[in-house]
Amino acid sequence: MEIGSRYQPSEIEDKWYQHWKESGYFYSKPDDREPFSVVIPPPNVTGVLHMGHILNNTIQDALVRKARMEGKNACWVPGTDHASIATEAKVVRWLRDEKKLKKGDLSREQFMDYAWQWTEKYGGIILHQLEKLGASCDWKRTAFTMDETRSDAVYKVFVDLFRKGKLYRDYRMVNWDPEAKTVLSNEEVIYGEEHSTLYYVSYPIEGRPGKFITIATQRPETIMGDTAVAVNPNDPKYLDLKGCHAIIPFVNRIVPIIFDEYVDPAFGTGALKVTPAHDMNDYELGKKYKLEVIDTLNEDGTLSEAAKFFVGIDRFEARKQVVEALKEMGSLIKTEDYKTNIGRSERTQAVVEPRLSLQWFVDMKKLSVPALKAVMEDDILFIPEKYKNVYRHWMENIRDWCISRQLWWGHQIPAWYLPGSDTPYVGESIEEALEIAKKETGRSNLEITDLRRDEDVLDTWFSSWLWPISVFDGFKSKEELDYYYPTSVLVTGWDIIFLWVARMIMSGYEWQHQLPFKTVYFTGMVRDKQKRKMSKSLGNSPDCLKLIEDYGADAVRYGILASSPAGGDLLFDEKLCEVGRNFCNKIWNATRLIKGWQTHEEAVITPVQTLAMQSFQHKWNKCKTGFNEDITNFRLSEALTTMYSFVWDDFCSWYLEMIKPEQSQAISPAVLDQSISYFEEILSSLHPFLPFVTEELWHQLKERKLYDDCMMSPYPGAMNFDNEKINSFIELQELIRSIREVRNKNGVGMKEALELKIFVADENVPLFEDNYSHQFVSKFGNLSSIASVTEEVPSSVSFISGTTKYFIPLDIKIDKEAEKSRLASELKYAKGFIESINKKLENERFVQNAKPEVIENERKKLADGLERLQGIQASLEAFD
RNA sequence: GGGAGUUUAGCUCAGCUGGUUUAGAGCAUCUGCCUUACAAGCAGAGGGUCGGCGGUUCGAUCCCGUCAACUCCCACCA
Repeated sequence: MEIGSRYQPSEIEDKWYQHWKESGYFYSKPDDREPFSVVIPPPNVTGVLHMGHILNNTIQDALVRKARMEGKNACWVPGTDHASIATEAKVVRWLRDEKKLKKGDLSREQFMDYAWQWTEKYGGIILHQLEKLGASCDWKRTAFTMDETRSDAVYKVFVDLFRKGKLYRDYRMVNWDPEAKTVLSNEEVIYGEEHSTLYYVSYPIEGRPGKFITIATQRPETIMGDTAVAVNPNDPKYLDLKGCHAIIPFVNRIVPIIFDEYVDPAFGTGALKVTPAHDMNDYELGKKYKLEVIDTLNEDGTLSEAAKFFVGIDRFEARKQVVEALKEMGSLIKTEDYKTNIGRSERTQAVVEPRLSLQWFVDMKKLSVPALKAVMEDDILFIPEKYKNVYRHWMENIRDWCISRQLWWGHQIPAWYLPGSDTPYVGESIEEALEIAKKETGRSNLEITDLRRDEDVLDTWFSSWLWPISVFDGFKSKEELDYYYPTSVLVTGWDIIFLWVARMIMSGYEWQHQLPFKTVYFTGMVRDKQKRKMSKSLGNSPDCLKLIEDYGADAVRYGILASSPAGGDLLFDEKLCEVGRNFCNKIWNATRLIKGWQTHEEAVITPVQTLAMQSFQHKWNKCKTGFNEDITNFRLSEALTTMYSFVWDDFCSWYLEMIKPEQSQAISPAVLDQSISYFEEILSSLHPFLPFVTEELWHQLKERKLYDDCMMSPYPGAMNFDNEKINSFIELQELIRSIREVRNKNGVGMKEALELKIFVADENVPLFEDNYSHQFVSKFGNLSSIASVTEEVPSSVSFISGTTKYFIPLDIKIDKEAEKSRLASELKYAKGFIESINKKLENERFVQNAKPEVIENERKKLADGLERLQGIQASLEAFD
């Protein structure tokens, strides 16, 4: 088949993906091979592919493909996450816009029907997008956190925790999202510095007309909920107020002035209003002094009846109005600009309210013990290691996990109550709960209809934390779990280390008594060139599908892999996709070159071809050894870069150029076969990174039987090599480079086909070792003769390569001054070099303490340096 | 307030736990080439006191201390 000079990814990608799928390569079931299992970090069912997904799925795919090629039983389980808050919000919007329905007008069952409809219609798009990227997932295993198997696991685990006493329901100060109207866990609140105003408000003192105490607050709209004013007992300003009461504006509530060390006398006025219902710290103070808790906010963030004033007005509007009113009353003393950290909901961006409410919590203390140990003792390897610290800090200060959410989309909590009671009866089914209720209450006549189910659903992460177990149906059957669990490696962003990673480790030990994965590879966050996090709102996230369309999936994979090692943030630049595309094109054209060669049995093997094959073997073995080690150590960008330069420079620029037959000449079949088998190995080694182009070229390169695919070819492993051979070849390359530089500098391009003579001041160089080297340098330097000399050659340009001096007589005027100053600077360098080594060698302590091979090497460096120095000096003298 | 990280060429980063010619790559720049695989290319070149200072060491980009700048995480003083 004729192929063009440009690689066209769009023409081949779908073809190969389909082929792989049909071949069944992606599918896995337990057998006697070594397993290599990974789970996908489940993207939101609402999600579309973004750069973060591309990053971590490319890494996973590369690891999985390599394992598969190494003969392991590779199993990559894909799936999606139901993402309760995000999805519910989308469904609500969809109902409003498309169906003209409000959530409030629907029953729970109706709403869930619609939500499933939505999920089936729009959900899981992201999984199809992953196919475009080439992800070799076992699609038959596709899981969803709300499918039957995963839901069963969730209920089982909830019941189990409850029975073990590790789950409880209680009133707590929680983070409330007034927009989603649900509680959030601490990890779902994102703090950021924001501008705010500090209002100074004076409260009258009861029974002492004209006497006031001024407090500072950011949140005047909560004044109606104040039940005390607090000052520091050591603050001289307020000593006279001991035993006094203050009067709260608007509501005229008379509240105590309490004296507590907690108050910082230096902040604001040193006096603090205490609102136990709307501030974590105030709540603690309230408990200590038995203050009344007056909740003045509704669940949607408007002021409640309890506030008595501004009822029904949104908290931020109420703030403005309260401030206006205070001003009119003359109670607003002053305002100050103020910077503070404000917590916002991760999903809705709404400012989070501290709120007292009845919720379900997991007692995390005990769960964290084995999970912390596993990571600190490297049973689970964190890459990069620095996240061990982050993890330890969180684990050691772990707080209970609030798992209930006031939403409908999710797993409804399997707890039931009797009328007028808050005592939960927990079971995997209502029947089970009923039996428990009967037993505990002693009321054997209870009916199912007496039970009322908990309205709330569970935090999405309560299903995600079971993922490595539940994707193998591990809570029901051990068959697959025993084989695939623990999984081999988890690749994910560090931003969900607490939300997901830590909790998976805890659940792994709780239910499997074992780690869920052996290694965690944390990727960085993908940022744009200006270091901004990529986000929809900034519009700085490239359209991933368009990127794949424009450059090809392999190029995008290359671009994202090449841009950063693990852990740190990576600045994504589309330019790197271009580099990747060019690389694909390079190997594409290398294939065209090889395919164009005609073989002939009689064709001679040239000395240069022999040298090429001999030296290449060692260089390739060294390269393989290097990148295999890199991949094993998760240095993927390093591995890819190593391969990139090897393929481009060593293979294309040197090897193929050396093998390439002269114009219209045939090539020996032995040479061609050898070259093709090198190329095949190169394609195999690149396959995990660039699956599509390698598969296509694998088939371009020669006729193949069905299922003889690059994807299933053995992965080239580490091999022995002879460094001496490699180095002597490099010396020849250096010499050629120097000759070309001379040509370039003196305007004697290669193009003129001008053959040059070269004289060598030393016969003991690789150049004279054998005919191969001689021919090689001749050909690549375009030389007519090579001869040795013992004296300076007049009218020539000289240079030193290695430690040997070379002369090239040139038929042009040589700029003597320029040449002299060039030599002078070389002289200076050589002298400095020698001096630095001399300093070491003259130092007795160095000679005594350094390793013998280090000293040996320094001696060689010195000898080489001196030889070069001599050459330079001779040239300089020749000028005089 | 507690903790972590970063600082190497114009840009983005390697340098894998101290010695491999007084530092490497890609991109960008410069020079010369449309040479029959590839201009998405070929052949070359220039460019760095390895953030500052001090210490350990025979020897420091690498280890320790300190200062500076930036980044992030945790906690949440109204």
